[in-house]
Amino acid sequence: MARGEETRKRILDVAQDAVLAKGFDATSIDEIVVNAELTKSGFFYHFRDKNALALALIERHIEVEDQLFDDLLQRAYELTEDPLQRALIALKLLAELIEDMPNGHPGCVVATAVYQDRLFDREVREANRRAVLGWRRRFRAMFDDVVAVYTPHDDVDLDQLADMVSSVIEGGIVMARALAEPSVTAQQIMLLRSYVNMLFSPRIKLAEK
Amino acid sequence: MARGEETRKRILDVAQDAVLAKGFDATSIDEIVVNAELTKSGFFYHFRDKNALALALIERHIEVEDQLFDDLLQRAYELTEDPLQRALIALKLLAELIEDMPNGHPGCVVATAVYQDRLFDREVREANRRAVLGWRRRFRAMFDDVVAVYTPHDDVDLDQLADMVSSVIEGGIVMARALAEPSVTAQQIMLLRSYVNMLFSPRIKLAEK
DNA sequence: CCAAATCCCTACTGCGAGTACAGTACCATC
DNA sequence: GATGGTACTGTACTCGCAGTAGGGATTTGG
Repeated sequence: MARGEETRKRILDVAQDAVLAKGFDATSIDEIVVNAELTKSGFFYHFRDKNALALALIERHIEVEDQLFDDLLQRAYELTEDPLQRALIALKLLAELIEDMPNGHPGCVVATAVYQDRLFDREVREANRRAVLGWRRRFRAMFDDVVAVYTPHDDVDLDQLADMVSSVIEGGIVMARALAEPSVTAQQIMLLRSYVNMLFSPRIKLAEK
Repeated sequence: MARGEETRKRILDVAQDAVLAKGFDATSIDEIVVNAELTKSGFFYHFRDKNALALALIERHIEVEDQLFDDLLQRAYELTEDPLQRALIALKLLAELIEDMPNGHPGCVVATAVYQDRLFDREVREANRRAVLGWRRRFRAMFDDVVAVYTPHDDVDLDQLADMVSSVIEGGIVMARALAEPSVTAQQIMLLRSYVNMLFSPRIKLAEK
């Protein structure tokens, strides 16, 4: 790794720790440069402004998260051949993953950006949008596989269902933080799993109302 | 209304408009006092600091939102006697309510506070927590009525299910903003409605897998 | 009429983002 | 071994915003 590349990474690492612990606003550049052991000028050499730092953090975070999702789906695929079971396993794994995070999920960066519109510019919002669309695509594919074999018992749009995974995660994070009960997020995911199960699991027929 | 009371309300009104439009951080006190037609000293006479303003805004917002939920549940109760139908109608009304909001839900204040921990102190977080617990209690009561008549087809915790309403709303708002697709929130609520329906609607029995 | 309550006015501190710009250390290339 | 690019350091600013300090004015209720 080139010298500059290394410093840039050091800045991002230091910044990420601080941001996850205290929020983006609360993290000052002065503080970052102290911990990253360089000067303010050095910081601005690498990042045009705080926006550029946010963008880099988000992009890096999205990459990591995408990899995480991929691994998770990959594992679910290895564990069974049944597409519904794969989906259910994936959701279970997801819940466990989030459950295991020490003080709850560190707070999805996407949501952080969403709720601080002023701070971030078009580029950041675009990166955000792409990330969410990526999740949609991923989970949509998972559900596509399911409907190829199982008939849903309700007329749901698969894109919307795929979005529900992200939606429940994001909402679960907000709830967990608001309630100061870290386990809430995983619980909510398990409820979504219950829905998916109920939606696709075969049964004889509905009773008349 | 006393004179001071009136000024205080004027400040809150002006601040609320600005905050919903641009976010809390982006709204400066200088700007508020100009639009509210008073001086900085006048502002600080009414609010100790910006935190106190946030607290007042949140408390007022929670009151309005609680009233909204009450009205909504009240209407659902008037429309039918069946507790499941009441729940389904309530969720449908909720989706419509959010759908009708011009540029999507103005962004739930609770979530805003959650994602800017630095800014807000213990009091604000406590108010937040109380609000969320209030929603839980409300929707929990709704589902309690349902299980008194209908047997759920999956072993779900009713508090968690009640939380799912809030969770899906909050997550839906995040998704709507991230995707710049305001309709997403209402769609997600309708998916939750589909789950509730599927969870409680009577049917003959599940087929064996 | 008097004393709170409700402001106004001016001036100031302190912090953080960002700018300007000159100078430096190191490394590769010709 | 001179040249030039990359990656910084150091100093010294500006500007916007939160919050403070303190005196003065006005309005209102008892």
